[in-house]
Amino acid sequence: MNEMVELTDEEFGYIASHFKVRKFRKHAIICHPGDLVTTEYFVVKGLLKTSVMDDHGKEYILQFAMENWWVSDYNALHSHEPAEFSIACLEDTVLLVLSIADRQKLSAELHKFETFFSLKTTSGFINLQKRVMALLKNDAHSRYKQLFAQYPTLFQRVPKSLIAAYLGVTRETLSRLSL
Amino acid sequence: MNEMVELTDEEFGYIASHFKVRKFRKHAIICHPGDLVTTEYFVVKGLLKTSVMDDHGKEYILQFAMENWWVSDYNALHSHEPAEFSIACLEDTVLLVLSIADRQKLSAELHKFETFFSLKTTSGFINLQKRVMALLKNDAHSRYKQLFAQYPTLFQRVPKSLIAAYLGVTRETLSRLSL
DNA sequence: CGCGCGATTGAGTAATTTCAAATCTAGTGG
DNA sequence: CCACTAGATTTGAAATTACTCAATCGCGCG
Repeated sequence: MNEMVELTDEEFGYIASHFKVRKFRKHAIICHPGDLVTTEYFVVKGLLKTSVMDDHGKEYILQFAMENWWVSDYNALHSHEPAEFSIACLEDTVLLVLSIADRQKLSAELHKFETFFSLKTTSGFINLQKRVMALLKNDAHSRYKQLFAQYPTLFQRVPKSLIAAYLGVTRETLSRLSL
Repeated sequence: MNEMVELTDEEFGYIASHFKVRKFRKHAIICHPGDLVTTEYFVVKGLLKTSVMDDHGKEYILQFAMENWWVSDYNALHSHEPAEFSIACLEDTVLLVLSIADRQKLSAELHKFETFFSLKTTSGFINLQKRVMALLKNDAHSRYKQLFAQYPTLFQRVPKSLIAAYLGVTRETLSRLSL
């Protein structure tokens, strides 16, 4: 946060007091489809996936969340609809938990806090635009290369079948791409 | 804006004074790839597309912008990189123009203004998440039905070939879908 | 009347999926 | 340390889907 909005130690401490630390084991599921969602998470350590399964049990991954990323079912969080996504830990994970109520409280109290979240959402928005364009323009092969170029470490941490579920191809197709 | 953050007349007038009205004819292009982008636009009347062309002249549409929508090349606007997208008017169009400098000024001055933009970006973010999931999970046919259900009027205003460029299929394939 | 744009149709081709089987690998218990 | 197993990856072959390229159709407008 400090990189983006320059907080005093006091402000930082006050903000930090609204976060709770929670630890999860690999395979833990922190959000099930249908859940009421009231919090979002900052990833201190570990790796998560946000995904859904279709009727045939095929999985589609909306997002991986590595260290310093934020994760939640944002539609459920903001619209108060039940969660669509499942969020699962792919490794042992340490999260900071922020409730939507505290987020709104801090946004109202601290202008810089709201600015920070606004910047974070904007950058997420822009990244999703890029993902949409990649899905429209690029074939599986170049989407793979693009993802690898951007997050090389991801490929050492998750099975290829999950990469495929993120890129929108089957694991067999991914396996056949000449990398 | 009033629906989301409740402004006084005075606040509204002050905010409005930072917008300029501009009119464009059908086929006008308000942003070319490579342009420096310093403004975003609110659509009062008309319809625009945000798109790119690949090396073979095939077009891909990131976004349609109808009345009450906002449009810009947001990556270019926020990162100060040259524009990737072209933004063109599909009808005679009336826009309100807001510069990024004025947006930042108003955000700093008026908390409610920043909150409004934050909400707007969040809802754009969530809509893009839905679009990504639709591209991953659904075939062209159900993406078509979904788009039609959400924006039926769009189909009376733009040629089907542009709908195809938005959905990520060729116009021939779209034409063959049993609607 | 004919032009031009958009939409449709047809045929062949390329890419991806499905289903099945084989192979590889890491972690576990003996 | 080794054998075993479950999960992950690769490979094969057939079927499906969407694409490309080309031709045709339909219609509004000058």
